[in-house]
This record gives sequence, C-alpha cells and structure tokens, in this order.
Amino acid sequence: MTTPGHNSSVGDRLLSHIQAIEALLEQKKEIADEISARKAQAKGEGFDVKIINQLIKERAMSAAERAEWQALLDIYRAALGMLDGTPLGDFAKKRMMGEDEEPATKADADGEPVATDDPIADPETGEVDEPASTVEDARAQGREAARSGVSIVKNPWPYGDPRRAAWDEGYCAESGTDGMELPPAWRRKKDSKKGGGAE
Amino acid sequence: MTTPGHNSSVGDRLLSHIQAIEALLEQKKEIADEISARKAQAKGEGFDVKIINQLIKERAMSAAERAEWQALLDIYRAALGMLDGTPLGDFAKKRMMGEDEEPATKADADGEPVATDDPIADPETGEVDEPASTVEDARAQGREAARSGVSIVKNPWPYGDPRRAAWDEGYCAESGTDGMELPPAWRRKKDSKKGGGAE
Amino acid sequence: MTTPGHNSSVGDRLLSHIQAIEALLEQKKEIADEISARKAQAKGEGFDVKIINQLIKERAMSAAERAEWQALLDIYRAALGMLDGTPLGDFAKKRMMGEDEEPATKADADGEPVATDDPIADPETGEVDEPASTVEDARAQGREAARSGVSIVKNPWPYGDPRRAAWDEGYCAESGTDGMELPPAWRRKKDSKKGGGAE
Amino acid sequence: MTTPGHNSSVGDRLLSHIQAIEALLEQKKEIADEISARKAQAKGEGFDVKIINQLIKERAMSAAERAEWQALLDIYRAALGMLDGTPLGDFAKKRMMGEDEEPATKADADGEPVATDDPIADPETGEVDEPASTVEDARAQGREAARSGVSIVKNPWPYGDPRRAAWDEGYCAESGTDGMELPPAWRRKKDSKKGGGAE
DNA sequence: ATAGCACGCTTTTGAC
DNA sequence: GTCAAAAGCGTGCTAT
Repeated sequence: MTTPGHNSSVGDRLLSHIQAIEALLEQKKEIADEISARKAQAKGEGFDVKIINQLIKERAMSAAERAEWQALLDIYRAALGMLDGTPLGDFAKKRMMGEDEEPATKADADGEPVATDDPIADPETGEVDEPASTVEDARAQGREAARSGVSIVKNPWPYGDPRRAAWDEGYCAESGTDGMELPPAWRRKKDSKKGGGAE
Repeated sequence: MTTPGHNSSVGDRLLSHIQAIEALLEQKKEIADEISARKAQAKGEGFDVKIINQLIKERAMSAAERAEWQALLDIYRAALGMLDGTPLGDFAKKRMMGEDEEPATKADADGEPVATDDPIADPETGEVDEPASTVEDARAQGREAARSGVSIVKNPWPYGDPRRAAWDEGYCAESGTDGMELPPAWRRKKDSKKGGGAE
Repeated sequence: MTTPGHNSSVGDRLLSHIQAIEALLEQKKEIADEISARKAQAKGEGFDVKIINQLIKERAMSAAERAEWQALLDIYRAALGMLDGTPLGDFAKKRMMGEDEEPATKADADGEPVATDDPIADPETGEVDEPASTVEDARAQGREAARSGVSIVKNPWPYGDPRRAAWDEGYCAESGTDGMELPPAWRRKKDSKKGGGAE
Repeated sequence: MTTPGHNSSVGDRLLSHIQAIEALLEQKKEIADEISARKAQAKGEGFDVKIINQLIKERAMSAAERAEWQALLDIYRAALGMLDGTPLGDFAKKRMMGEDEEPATKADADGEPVATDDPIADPETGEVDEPASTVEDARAQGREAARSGVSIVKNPWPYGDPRRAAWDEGYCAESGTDGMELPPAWRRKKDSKKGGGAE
C-alpha cells in the first residue's frame, strides 16, 4: 500500500517524472511560439528571417570563435579557388604565418602599400575631410553622408581600414532611420533561384 | 483467389510497395555510410569536417544566390555594428544604391582612391613585379611566393583587386603542395571555447 | 535622426527584434536544461528514458487519434502477416465491417464465444472471486494479488475483458509500491542487438 | 611542386574529398526521389503512407528488439493506467515474473481459463469447424470466410490463440484480393483531429 | 587517462 | 505554412 505523502511507489515516481516533463515541455512550447511570433512580426516589417537567424547564430559565437571559423573558411576556400575576389582576412593570414607571429597588418613597416591612416581627398572637389582619427567619427560621417543623399560608394576610407567599415555601418544604419518603410535593399529578391552552378 | 502473375490483391500490392521501399532505403543507407566513411577519412587527414560541410553547402548555392545572401548579411551586419572592420562588399553596395546603378567599383572615375591596376612596388627592394595583368598570373605568382618562402603578407595587390584574392589562393594552395602533413593553420584549435561573448 | 522613445530606425527595430529573440532563446534553453535534468534523474532511478519519451508522445495524442492509428496499423499488419499472435483490435474490426455497424464486441448476441462478464473460477481451488463487476475492483484485486506474491499469470479475467487489463495495471503498479529499487523487469537488457530480422 | 599523377597537394586532396562527397550526395538524392515516387504511387492507390512508414520501421526492428520494446512499453503503460483494455503481452508477463521462469502461457496447467485448443462451436448453427490444428488452416479459413461474406466478428478462435490472429490475417488479406478498389476501412478518416486529450 | 562509441538533442530539410 | 523525418552535433559512457 502506498504511504500517503511518500511518493514511494515506482508507478507514482514514474508518473511524477512524466508529468513534470510534460509541464516543462508545455512551457518550452509556449516560448517557442513566442519566438515564432516575434519572427513573424519581423517578417511582417520586411526583415528577412533567415538572415536574422544567421545573425543570431553569429552573435552567439564569441569573437574568438567567429574569427577562427572565418579564418578556416577563408583558407579552405582559397585552396578551392572560391575566394571570388574577397581577399584573405587578417585572421586567416595570421594562421598561414604560424599562429604566433604578428600578422603584420596594414601598419606593417614593410610598406602599408594601400591602407593609410589619412583620409582620402575627394579628387573632384579637392576637399579633404578633416582628419577623423577615431572610428566613431567615421561612423558619424557615414550617417551624415546617408542623410545628405550621397552614394554609398563615396566612402572615403581605404579598404582594410576599420574606419571604412564604420563609415559603411553608419551609412546603412542611417539609411533606414526615419522609420519609413524598409528600403528594397533589405529585402530578398524572390527569384534568384538558379543562375548558374558554382562548381 | 489471387491470380498468379497478377499482383492484384491489395495485400500483395502493399507488400510489393513496402519491399520496394525497403530495398531503396537499403541503398540509401549504404550511400550514407560511404559519405560518413569519406568524411572520417578526411578528418583522419586533418581536415575539419564542419568546414567541409559548410563549403559543400556554399558550392551547392548558385553564384547569384551566394552573392545575394552575402550582400544581405553585410547590410544587416552593418546595421548592427557587426562589420568588425570588414568593408561592405560590392553586392551589398549595389543593393544600397538601388540595384540598377552600376556599383562604381575600383574603376570608378570619381577617384579609385586605393585600388589601382598597377602592381605595387615592394618598398624594401624597390623591385616591381612585371605588370601581371591577368588574374591567373597573380595566382601563379602567389604559388611562387609560397614556394619561395616569403610571408603571405607580402601580397603585392591592393585590397579590392581580384588579383589580390587570386594571389592569396595560389599562396594557400601551394603551401600544402608537397603532400606533407597538413599545416597547423588548417586545423581547428580545440580550446577556443569561451573567450569573450560577442553580445 | 532617431526620435527618442520611438524605435523608428530600421536598425533599432532590427536590434530590438534580435535581442527579444535572443532573450526568449535563453529562456528556452533553460527549460530544455531542466528537462534534461529531470530525465537524467529518472534515468538515475532506473527508468528507461526512451520509453518515457514514447509514452509522452502517446499521451499527447488524443484517444480518438490513437484508436484510429492503432486500427489502421492492425489492418495493414494483418495484410502483411505481422499480427504475431495479437488478435485484431475492436477498432480495426469496426473498420472492416463498414464503420457504422456496431462492432459486436464480446457482448455480441451471436455467441460471445470466449469472453464472459463473469469471473473465472480458479480451477484448482474451485474458489470463485466475488463478482467484481467494476473495473476498479479488478484493479484493486490486481494490486492485492501482487502484494500476496502470486504470479502475474494468475489474472482471472479473460482476454478481451477490460478488467483483465485493469488487473494487470494494478499488479504492475503494486509491484513497485514499496519504494524499493526498481525491479529488473523495468530495465532494458543491454545486448538485445541483433537477434533475427523481422522480414 | 605538385607531382603529376599524385594527389599530393593538400588542396587537391581537399577537392577530391569534397567532390566525392558531392557525388555521393547526388546519388543519395536520386534514391530519395525514387522512394518519394514509390510512396506517391502507393498513396495514389489509396494506401496510407504514414502507416506504411510505421510498418517499415517495425519490420526494420528485429523480432527480439520489438518484443523487448513492446514489453517495456506495456509495463510502463500499465503503471500509468494507459493499457486501455489491452491485456499485458506475453513478453511483459515474462519480465514481471523474473525473466527466467517460463511465461506459463495459455498452456499453463493452472487453469487455461479462456484459451483452449479446440475450435469454438458456432452457437447459432451448432456446427463446429473441423479441428484445424494448424495456424495455416486458420488463415485459410479466414480467407474463405471473407470470400463467403460473413462478418469479421465471426472469428471462431478464442482470444489469445495464435490462430485467432491468423484467421484475422486471412480475412483482412482476402478482403482486398480481387484487385478492386481499396476498401474504405484501409483509408484514414480526414477529421479525427482533436477528439479529447489523453491526459 | 584517453579514445572510441552510442545516445539524445537540435536543426535543417523535405513532405503535405 | 505546418509538420514530421533525417542528419549533424555535442555529450556521456565504456573499455582499453
């Protein structure tokens, strides 16, 4: 006979486990529904849910993991001829040099052939942006450029300079600032199905 | 009564379907096993199976799909400040400009501020590579550089130039040419677990 | 320019979505961990987690769904000769008769050939259980039988009688009542790998 | 330098692995397509594909595995009161008795209360089937009964007798023998969605 | 202690 | 769009 207050019987314990798990599964399902709802809302606003999923995955990775993953991908892609014009990233280079040696980035004494720390003069107007030494300045300038309606290709910073990316970030962020409808650039084209194998 | 030679009975037809499916499933399982074996072999040679899976996924995508996917990722990353120094790619720029306007690449008359079609002189030696106008030349030079033992950071082509990527490809491909053991750069570090959240 | 208090910018809205989803994912992961912990606990007590998972799946199905599913399975199995000694269930019979006609169960006027509503006299002792008309009585008797140490094969109710199952239930439930260690009957044998194909 | 005829370079080996895997994936996809086609064909003939999938799963299990799995399920179900009128199977009983003792099936000297080896007289006609001692005879009689148009509930064998299942098998198999359209009993009702939770 | 193995969970892919 | 099946992945044993 079962003693009241004691879940001593095997069947009672089994039932207890199962009911507890069922309750937790119920909660889990509720959360999953909320996630779906949020994604549906984002989709309704024009965002691309697959991209969002990918970004969440990347954000979950630590910076070190992400760098390692990208470096490895780059190296393997290079071996297969899949770089497609994208130059090898810094981390990949560091790996190719033996992991310990400093990557000799753009500040390398050997020449810094392309990237300079100085802003680029606009060859048309001859006007030079003031020496925005910080990355944050570059970001603000990118936002300003977007507000002014200049083209995104007018980014004054050289490839490889972090301020170039910051300027791009500011530009992109600003380009949707006014709460208007999502620009078409953020939307996926529906029919980019089969355009030519990659092999 | 079942007529011999005629699979007329319902039960016979059912059995026939099931046995046919089972045979196909058997074949499918054999192929899956072969795939696993191949991956295990690659892993045994030091390759990273996760990276291989990712590359296979990318190769299955058409070039157009891949470009669109990368462009959207870049734009969303820019809006979140996740560019991490990587400049916006050409396709992303094209999207931000309205899809129709030409992206004004390095040949843009407005300035081509960094990328030039001319090879970069090595500032140390003053020696200038002959004007390797083709991408294939650049790749061959990259292979030669790897054979000569020069560092990968000596890539003479500017950022944004496709020949820069080609040089990298040649360098990486050559760096493992002699059939020796896989260089450590191709291997994943085991303990890059938690090095600092990205959030 | 972003208006304070208004998440009007596209980038802000995107970030808001992503952070909300990340928070929900975090909660979901916590629940999943609790579920794993509960299953580990059950496993530690000797229960078979795979069986528990299967039971949870069955409990999630409605009774009608389960009946229809089992009936169809029985009919198909019969056609393939896979009944393995298990007689066709009531729902399957009902289906074979045209869905509307009453299944003519054990109470069928045609003869009720085997199952009767009367308890079975123990042929050894001649003693007859009092007419336990309710299913609950049968369950209690099963528990009592387990406590008395009689074998489970002494179930006095005929096949097809719901009280037979109830007696079994009571017996099984009671057999673990005293909070002792789980009997070995509840545990899976480790090496029932390949004993002979079913085909 | 790459030696011709030797896939010695790392990049070549990588490419070889990837191409081999891609080829195998291609074959796998073809087989999967054939399976889908076969299932579609079966579906077109009126069979229920989900049931077919389940049967294939069961046939893939060895007899021993299936018996152990079903026995454990029965015991756990009994403890939870989920037997739903189905009596405990032989294997489950064997387990409850300690695994070594013989299950004391219907031939148990203690009483064999319901199942007998003798055929059951039809109470209406008083006619008794000749003592069909073999299971195959029972199956043939089931087929004959289906041909004669008698109801499936006229199965003369008692519950628990393997010949009862064999009779059912013969009946079900015969009921579709003439290659006619699949009887409705084999089809799933479309709207047995939610009829009442099992919890 | 470490390496191989098997289990269960998650995610992605395909079917309906 | 919803759903289930399958494959990849991490993890925990186990056996050496």
